[in-house]
Amino acid sequence: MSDIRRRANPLFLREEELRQAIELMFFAYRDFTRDADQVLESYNFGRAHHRVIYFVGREPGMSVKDLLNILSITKQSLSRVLSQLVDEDFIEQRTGSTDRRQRLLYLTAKGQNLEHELSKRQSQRIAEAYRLAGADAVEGFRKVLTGITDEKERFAHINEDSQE
Amino acid sequence: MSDIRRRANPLFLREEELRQAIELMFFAYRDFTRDADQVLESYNFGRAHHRVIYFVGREPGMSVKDLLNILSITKQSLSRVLSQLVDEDFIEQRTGSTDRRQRLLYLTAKGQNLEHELSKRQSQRIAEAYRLAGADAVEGFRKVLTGITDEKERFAHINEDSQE
DNA sequence: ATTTTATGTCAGCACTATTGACATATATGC
DNA sequence: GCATATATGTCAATAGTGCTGACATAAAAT
Repeated sequence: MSDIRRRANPLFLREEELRQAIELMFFAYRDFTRDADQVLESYNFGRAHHRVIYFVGREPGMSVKDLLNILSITKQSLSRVLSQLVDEDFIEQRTGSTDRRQRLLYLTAKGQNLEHELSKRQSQRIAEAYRLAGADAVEGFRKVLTGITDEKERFAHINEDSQE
Repeated sequence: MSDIRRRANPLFLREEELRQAIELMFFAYRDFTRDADQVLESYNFGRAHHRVIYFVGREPGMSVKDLLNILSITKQSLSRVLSQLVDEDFIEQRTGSTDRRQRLLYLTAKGQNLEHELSKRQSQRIAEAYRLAGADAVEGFRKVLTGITDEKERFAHINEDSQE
């Protein structure tokens, strides 16, 4: 029955298609984050901790300011999470050498272990999805997700390489 | 420099590729939900309200149980959100005819308006990303996101029809 | 010397989610 | 009909993440 409607009415198809995309985003993201959530639980951490661990791991020596920009949250929101991670020795802060106001962030060995543990499951999930979908699909996935992302954000995770 | 590493070391490519995917998921989802968040703010609602509005709109007459299953949250979590939506006349509850224990959920006219308002922006964002990426890319996007989603969930938004 | 920036901290509030406990109405199995 | 299971609701306590506002300090920049 929906097939008939679809053939007869391209607007219906379009609506269904977009609706499906919205749901895919919801379910995929939820399941994707669930992997890491389970690991985090055992450390009494949440997603915010994960994001800090992740981004500091990707770019060791980033300043608090950089981190706030990339996370799009306020310093007060970051404060608790970062303090916990520093107190519990997952992250180390070093005073900046050129600008001594800065606290540059680094993962400790403990922090790196956690980073790997968290990434492992998510990477496996993605790798499996990539493998099943094939190379062309992967390219499409990237194109569409990039298109969904605001332009400003698109730089955040591409820039560093291009400076080398 | 990273290009050389990539060519020389397939493992590096793979890691970078997966890392990029993880970040794409993070940024795309964040920007994607930001659209609706802005609308919700003016109603003093949060994302939980959005999800309820969305799923009830997709399947009018669903039971509270169905909704809990699809959202994967507890009834206590849903309680406040649903009560607010009912109190403020966005959602109507009707006693089930076959099972009078059930409270079947429907959007009121007001609820439908909000649903459209919320979906509009997200749909536009997706439609634009689809348009830019092209049909093949869209197919790849769907394949990969479906692969990322847990199998169980893949049924959740397909199943109900098959019971009728 | 003054202003701006990077960072931190305290306090209070909101939203979403959890678990546990208990209650009510209704359906179902025996 | 009675016992049990199910669908729903509610109260209470707790956790995680985010916000704004206010205030403070050190260091850089002008």
